[in-house]
Amino acid sequence: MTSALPRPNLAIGAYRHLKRDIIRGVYAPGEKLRMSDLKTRYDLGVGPMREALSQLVSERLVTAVSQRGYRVAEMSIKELEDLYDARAQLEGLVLELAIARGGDDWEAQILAKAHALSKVVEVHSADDMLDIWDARHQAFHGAIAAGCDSPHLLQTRAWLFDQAERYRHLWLCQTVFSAEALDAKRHEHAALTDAILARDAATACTMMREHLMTPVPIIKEVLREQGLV
Amino acid sequence: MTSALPRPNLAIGAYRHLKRDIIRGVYAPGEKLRMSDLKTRYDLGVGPMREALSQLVSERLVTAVSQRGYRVAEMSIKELEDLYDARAQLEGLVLELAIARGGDDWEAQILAKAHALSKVVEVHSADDMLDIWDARHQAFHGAIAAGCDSPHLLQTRAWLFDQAERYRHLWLCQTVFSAEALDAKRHEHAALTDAILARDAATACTMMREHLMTPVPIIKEVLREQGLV
DNA sequence: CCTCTAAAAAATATCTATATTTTTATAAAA
DNA sequence: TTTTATAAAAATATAGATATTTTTTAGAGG
Repeated sequence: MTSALPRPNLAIGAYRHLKRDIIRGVYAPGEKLRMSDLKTRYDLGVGPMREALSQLVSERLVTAVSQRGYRVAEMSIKELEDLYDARAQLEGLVLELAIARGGDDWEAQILAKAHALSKVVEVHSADDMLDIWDARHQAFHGAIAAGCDSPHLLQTRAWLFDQAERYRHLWLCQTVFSAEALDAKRHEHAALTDAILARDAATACTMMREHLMTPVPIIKEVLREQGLV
Repeated sequence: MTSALPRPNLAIGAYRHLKRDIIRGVYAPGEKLRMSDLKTRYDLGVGPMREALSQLVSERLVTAVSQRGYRVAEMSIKELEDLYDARAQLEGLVLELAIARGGDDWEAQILAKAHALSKVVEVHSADDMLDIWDARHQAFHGAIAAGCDSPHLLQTRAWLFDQAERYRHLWLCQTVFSAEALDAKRHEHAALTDAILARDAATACTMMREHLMTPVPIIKEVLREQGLV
C-alpha cells in the first residue's frame, strides 16, 4: 500500500543514534568523527553515514570541513550563556503569547502535566529516572508553550532546545538524583503554574526567564570540572 | 597547508544551487524531486546529491519519505500567516533587546544601512535590481537586529527567515519593480529608524511587527493567482 | 467502464571499488 | 634540537554496480 510508511532507511537510524550519543556526551566537544569508526559503531556504510552527518551539520551538532572530515561541535561557556539567555528570552515571549492566546484547555493541560511531573519521586534505576523525569519536565514546559498557538515559534523553540540539549544533559545528571534539587524545582514549577493560571503575564514571564537560567551556574561548574572547556 | 580551506565538495555546491532554485520557485510546492533529473541538472552522482537533500530536509525546504523519494516542501496560506506572525513577534523581541543592549556604534550602523537602502532608485536589469535591493534591505534589518547581541537569537531569526524566503521571494518580485511600493517602504524604514534612534521601544517594536506583516496580503494574492495553494 | 493482477520499467538506497587528499612516520639537513 | 622533504598509511569523497522497492503499464475479467 503506497499510503503506509515504509521502513526507515539506514541514514535515519544512524542520525538518531549518533545524535543521541553526542547529546549524552559519548564524544567530547571537538572530537574527530572518523568514518571507519562510525561505520563500525553504527553498522552501516559510508553513504548513509554521510547523509546522517549532513543532517547533524545542518543542526550544528557536527562541523564539517571538506577533505578534513567531521567533528562534534565545540562547547563553551560563552555559548552556554548566550544559548540560555536566548532560550529564556524566547520562552518569555512564547509564554506571553500563550497567556494572551491560550484557553481553558490550555490551563487544564498545564495542571495535568504539572501534576505528573511532581509525582516523580520514586527511586528508579539511573537511566530510567533521568528519562522519566525529563520526559515529564519537557511535557510540562511544552504544554505551557503550546498555548502560543504558533507552530513556527514552537519550531524555533525546539531548535534552541536542540542546541542546548548537550548542556542540559550535564545539568540533568546533577539534578535528577538530588532530592534537594528536585524539591526546589517542584516549588519553582508550582509558583510558575500559579502565576500562569492567574494570567499575570509580567510576573509569569519574569519567573519563566529566571527559571530557565537556573541551570547555567551548575552547568558552568560541571564544564570546568570535566575539562570540557 | 592544513590551515587553508580545501575546495568545497560536490554536495555543498548542489545544496546551494538546489536551495536557490527552490526559493526562486523553479520547483512547485510539493513537486517530486527525482534523482535522475537532479543528477543531470546539478551534474553529480547519487551520493553527494543525497547529502545535499539531507541538509535541505533538516532545513524543511524538502520533505523525504524512505523509498518514496524527496519532494519540495508544501506552501500554504496557513503556514504563511503563522510564519510571518512568528517572525514579527521574534523581530519585536530582538528589537526590544537591541534597544536595551545596543550602543552608539549600533545606531551608526543602522543609519549607514538605511542610507544605502534608500539610495536604490536607479533602474537596473531585473535580476540585478532584485538582488541589490534585497541585499541592502537585509543589511538594514540585520544591522538593527545585531544590537540584540545574541548569536543564538540571530540564528533563530535566520532560521525563520530561511523558512520565509520562498514566500518573501514572491513579495520581492512585486515590490522591487514598483516605484510606489519602494516609496512606501522607504517611508516605513525612515519612521522605524526614527523610533529606534529615539530608543522608544514600545513604538519601535509595534512598528516593526506591523512592518514585517505588510507583505502578507500581497503574498496571499500572488499565491492564489499562481495556483500555488 | 472499472477493478484487479502480473509483469515490466523506473526509482530508491546502499555497498564496493577507486581516485584523491590528508595525516603520519621517518630520514636527512641545518 | 628543529625543520624540511618524502614516502607510506590512513582518511575522504564519489561513481558505478546492484539489490530492493515503488510505480506504471498492459491485459483479463466482471
